[in-house]
Formats: sequence, C-alpha cells, structure tokens
Amino acid sequence: MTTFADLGLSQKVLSAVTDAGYSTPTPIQAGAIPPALQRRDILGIAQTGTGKTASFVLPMLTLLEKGRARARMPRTLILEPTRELAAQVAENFEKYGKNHKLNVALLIGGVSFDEQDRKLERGADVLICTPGRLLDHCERGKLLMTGVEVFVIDEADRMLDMGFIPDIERIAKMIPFTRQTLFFSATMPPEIQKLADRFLQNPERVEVAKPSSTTKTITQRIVASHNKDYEKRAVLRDLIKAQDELKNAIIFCNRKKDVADLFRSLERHGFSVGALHGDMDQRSRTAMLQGFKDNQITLLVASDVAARGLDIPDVSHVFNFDVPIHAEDYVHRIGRTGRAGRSGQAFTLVTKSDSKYLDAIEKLIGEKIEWLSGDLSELGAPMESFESGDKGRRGRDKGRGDKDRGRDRGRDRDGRRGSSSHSDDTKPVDTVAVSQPKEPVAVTETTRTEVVNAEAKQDTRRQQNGNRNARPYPANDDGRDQRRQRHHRDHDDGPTPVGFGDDIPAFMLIAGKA
DNA sequence: AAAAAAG
Repeated sequence: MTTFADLGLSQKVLSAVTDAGYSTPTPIQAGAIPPALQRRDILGIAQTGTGKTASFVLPMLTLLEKGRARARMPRTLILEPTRELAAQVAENFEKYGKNHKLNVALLIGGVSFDEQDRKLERGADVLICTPGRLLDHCERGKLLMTGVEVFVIDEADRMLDMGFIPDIERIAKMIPFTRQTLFFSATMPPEIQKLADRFLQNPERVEVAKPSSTTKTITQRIVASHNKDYEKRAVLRDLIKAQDELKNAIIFCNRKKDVADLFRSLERHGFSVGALHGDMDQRSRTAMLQGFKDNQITLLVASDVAARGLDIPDVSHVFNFDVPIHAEDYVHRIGRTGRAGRSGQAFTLVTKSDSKYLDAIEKLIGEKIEWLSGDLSELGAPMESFESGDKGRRGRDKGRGDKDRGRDRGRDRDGRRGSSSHSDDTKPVDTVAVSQPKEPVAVTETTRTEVVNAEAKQDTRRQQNGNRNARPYPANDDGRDQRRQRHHRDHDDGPTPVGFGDDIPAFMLIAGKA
C-alpha cells in the first residue's frame, strides 16, 4: 500500500504529515503529488472532502524549500472562490509547513490592506487569494506576478458559477508562461474543459470518484412544513429538540436575509447559535466559524457560502431550512456532516412549493429520501396568522425608514419584544434541549450584532448607493451599537426605555460620513 | 426564488 513516504515529499513535510496523524494518502493525493513534485501540470478532478487541498499543499511545500521569496514577488499563487476556503488553505500551510520558514499571505476581501501589504513587502512564498482582492493589490501596483512558479486554481467549476472566470483569465495573463499550473475542479463541464486546455500544458489528469461514503454515512430525512417562515422555524425547533445526539449542526437557508432572521429567532429561543453569510463583516464571519469549530456555538445558520469545501470534521447534523434550488447544493450541504467516516444526520424542511426541487434532488442522488413522519398531504391547517394582534408595532415603526420596517416585519413574526403569548414564542427559554442554552460566549458577544448590521448594511447599500462607509447604527462609546441594547431588552420585561427607545429616527440610523 | 466576490 502506498504511504506518504513513497510519494517523494521532503522530510520536513513528511514529519509534519506524520505529526498530523496521517500515514496513507487519499487517491487524489497519491495520484497528484508525485507528478506535481516533478513540476508537471495537474488536472485534478475531485470533490472537496477527498483530501484535495493537501494534494497541492504538500508538494508545494516541498518545492518551496529551494529558493527564497523576494519583496512583492510571490513565488506561488493559489486562487480560491470564497474567503473561508482561502483561510482554510492558509491553515493547511500552517499545519503542514510547521517545519518550514515560509511567509504565507492570505489576500482576501473584507479585511484591511495593511497587514497584507506588510506580508507582501517581506516577500511571500505563498499567496492565497480570492480574485477580487488579488486584483485590487495588483492595481495598486504593489505586486509583481512575474516570479510566480506555481499557480493553483482551486474549485474551478465553482469559480465559473460565481462569474470569476474573467478575473482568473486576467490574473493568469500576469503570470509567466513557464509556471507550473495545478487546476482542480469537482466537475468538468465544457467551459471548464476549455479553460483547462488553455491554462495547462500536457497535464497529468487525476480523477477520483466522488466520495461515495458521504451519502452512505448520512441518514437523510425530509420533514413536511407549511410555507410560512414562523411555521418553518417552529418545525425546525421541534426537530432540533427531538435529536438526542445533536453535537452541533449547520442550518442552511437559501437567502442571506433568512439566515439573519433565523439566527435571531433561534438566539431568542435560547439556542447556542451563530450565523454565516457573505454580507456579514469579515471579523464576524471568521469569529462565527471559529466559534463553531471550537464547539462554543452549537448551531450555525448559514447561506451556501458554507455549503462547499468547509472542513469541519465533526458536524453531527445538517438541517436544510430551505430546499436548495440547485440539486448539487443539496449534496454539498449534507456533505458537511458524515465526514471522516463518522455518521451524520441530514434533515430537510419541505413545503408544498418545494416539490420540484425535491424531485430534482432525488433524481440527482438516485434515491427517494424518506419522510421523517407523514408527508405534505398530512399537514394540518396552517397556523393562525397573528398579524391582527400586532397593533402597537406600527406605532413603533413611525419615523423609521422603510428598510427598517421591512426588516422588522420578519422580526415581529416570531420574535416579538417583551413577553409574548403567541404560540410560536411560548416555550420558555430554559426548556431548550440543546447544550448550553446560555449566552453564546465571547465570540458572539462581539459579533452577533454584526449579523444584524450586515443585513442593514445591505439595505443601506441598496438604498444609498455611494455611501459605502455608512454605519447602519450609531455606535456607543464601547463600540457596540444601540441596536444591540435594544436587542438585550428583548430578553427581559424591564421598563420602557427612555430616550429614543425603538423610535430612533431614520436619519440617525445612517451615520455616514457627512 | 440565491449566493459568492473589490470597495
């Protein structure tokens, strides 16, 4: 049987791999590492979860042992579609490069240029980037790509979906033709094949089967729900509470707004919960993901930014709050559980209008998913709407912009302020079955408002177009914003606040640069 | 019906 020692990797790399507890390479690693070490181009066709990342990180580390980086001239470049994946690759370099003295620069958006500039100035051996930020650095003229020896394009098909191909072409033009190119994609549609043909010279093609274990180790169930968000939230809560072996879970929504709404709802119901979507500020994204990995957060509500490639080894459950519109996304989402041979549970909430998407999913995976109990035809009457019992609220909305009103509509549905007797809100917080229903630790202390803010930021962006630095809520001197204080009051029935209370005039909510 | 990525 092949071991890592047979692949031609350097001692430094081998000892780091051994320390990490690995001895046997995965098929993509066994297939890609030897030719990569011989400076061949690679066409790797592999899904995430096949050990793909190490299949380029390990040979790159070995190759980088010769030579030294010069200022502003990176020696290798890796492109990733999302910031989280880029950060994950950087972590891999830390882990397997612990015996090396390499300067690894992570160039992603949403964070300050300063530290990135400093790393570039010192001379980066490895540049790990999302396309936008890399181009931004290039345009500032602080980066010379003429020294790049190894160019990695990861998740090419996803980059195509995301419209990054023109950016990648621009970047590729800046890199010398003599480079070595490692190109990875989970699938090979014609456009990707064309791209590969243009970028690669006589590549070694390494194709590995989909990890069949993913679906085998995952128990999948579908759960019927009415279409209203508050009903879906109630179904979800019941489902979560019914799990006896829920260690942690990722809950996927189709829209960023619903991520924010569901996050707030679950938080209000006392769950240990975090959120992750692309309009959150990067600090929160990083903190939420880290808090989830560290088991400080039990539930992570996420958009499809978290669907692919994120490497969290022991997620016990995946819940699809929404049926994904694209069937492949279903496979990616549920693939966040049942990893590394563990068992996993995947539940998908299905409403009547979802049936065609469900059909597409079942067709793709080649099997019918079992209903947890009953099916759509057995749904009772929808919950009574309580819109009418919701007077008072309109008064509170007076003087606030439309954007705020729009946001609060979702909030009032199942997250009413103060004490509520609505059925959706009757469960006292302390009956929650999930671990640690307490405040979700320091991580969320600093970040949870920013989930809310991100959403408002989106609105602000949309409405104000041009005032990009607008802070959606006025900050207090401790750096928190007033919205957070209001949020706190949701949890107690204290006296009506003085000052603006909930009636902060719209113009004050937009504290832009005047 | 979406999300992601530069600011």
